[in-house]
Amino acid sequence: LSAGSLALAIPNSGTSVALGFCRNAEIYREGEPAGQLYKVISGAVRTCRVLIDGRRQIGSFYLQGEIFGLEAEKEHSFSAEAVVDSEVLIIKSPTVPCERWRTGMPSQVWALMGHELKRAQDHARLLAMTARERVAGFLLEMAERIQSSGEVELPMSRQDIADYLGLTVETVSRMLTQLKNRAVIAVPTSKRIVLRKRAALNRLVA
Amino acid sequence: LSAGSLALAIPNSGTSVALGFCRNAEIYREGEPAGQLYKVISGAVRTCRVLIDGRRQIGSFYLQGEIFGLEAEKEHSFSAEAVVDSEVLIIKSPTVPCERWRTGMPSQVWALMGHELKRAQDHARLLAMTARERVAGFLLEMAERIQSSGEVELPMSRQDIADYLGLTVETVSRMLTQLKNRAVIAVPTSKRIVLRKRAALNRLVA
DNA sequence: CGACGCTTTGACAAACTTCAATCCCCGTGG
DNA sequence: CCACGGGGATTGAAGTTTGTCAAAGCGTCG
Repeated sequence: LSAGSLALAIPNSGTSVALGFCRNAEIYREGEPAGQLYKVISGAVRTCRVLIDGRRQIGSFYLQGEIFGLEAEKEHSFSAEAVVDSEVLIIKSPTVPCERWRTGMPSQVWALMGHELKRAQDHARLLAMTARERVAGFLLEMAERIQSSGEVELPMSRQDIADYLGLTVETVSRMLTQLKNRAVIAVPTSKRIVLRKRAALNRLVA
Repeated sequence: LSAGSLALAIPNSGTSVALGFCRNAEIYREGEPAGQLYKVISGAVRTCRVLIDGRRQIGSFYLQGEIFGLEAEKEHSFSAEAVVDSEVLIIKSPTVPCERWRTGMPSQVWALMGHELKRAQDHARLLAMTARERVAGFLLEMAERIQSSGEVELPMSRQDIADYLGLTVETVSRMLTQLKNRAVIAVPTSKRIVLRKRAALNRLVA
């Protein structure tokens, strides 16, 4: 069920290579032909695009163990970049989408597609809320993915979070401060967030 | 490639029934077990969920010829309702997801899943923009789906549009008025929109 | 120590929502 | 045929939220 479990089977059906990317390095670019899958071995990855006027949108974050790079179309619809220094396993699998759309799909890839769909829907749900709710939802999302019992280590910058949530850095910062002042979270260091009252967070995004 | 073309093949692999739903009637409810596909014969359908505080979110609209009801999970993550009096073809296909996740998937269903993913991603993209841009993007999206040369007949109310765009009815109305005053669109009747300067609209969402 | 990058805070401007009133379209009944 | 009524759509004024711009704080690394 978790994205991590998918990875076990897929690499065996093709060849795969591990590569290192340092912070902000580009893994692939929007518009390039798709056809491989990527697994985060360590670090974190973001998928993003920049609009003509310079605004940047982040489609999703991928943490350790998660798989990215699966596309609905033949070309990448986002660029992928390392959020911090990262190791990425590149899965050159003959079972990857574009090559075999017409011949049936292994169940893992189908499940992965389902994950991506759910991710995008949840993202849209977040973006329809207020700033406070978006930030709360983001923290819960990260906590759930890390399987964390109340503490999250965020690999990404405030700017990354802002671009993911469709807000400005300042607003993200202010909302975190608000939640901190209400004792809903604690922020020992800027990238480490302690979820003090998960119920209050859940209430915000319900 | 268009959702419409998918429908030709799928019904043949199972049984199907056409049903009529009048305006606002529920076709299925969030949380119910999924496992069928639905095709809009006439009218229009919206998928939505309501939050605890009463706010409503619309996931997507489905117009004539489009297929909905495909889910990433075993239960419907949205409710589906008729936007206006509609006819819907219910496709009870043995090839539908939940039943055969593990045995491979026909290419049409894969393509459909890809469409849903793209839809959700585009929706998220819209929701990250300003009100003016969201409304412009919405109009372009509808025009593209109808294959219209510059004129759109919107089946849904302003409230529906607002809930889709994460705005209030008033803001949607004001943005339409703005676009009208700038001669970017014309609004002969409240549900009929003429796209006068498509370039200006495209510039807004670029 | 000092410089640089990221984060936070403050003050103000712009965008969006809220609440209330009015308008408009359309169907219904007199 | 026209008056009436009702739901949706628009508009206005005021309030709240979020963005913008500028400055200050904090941490890290040379």
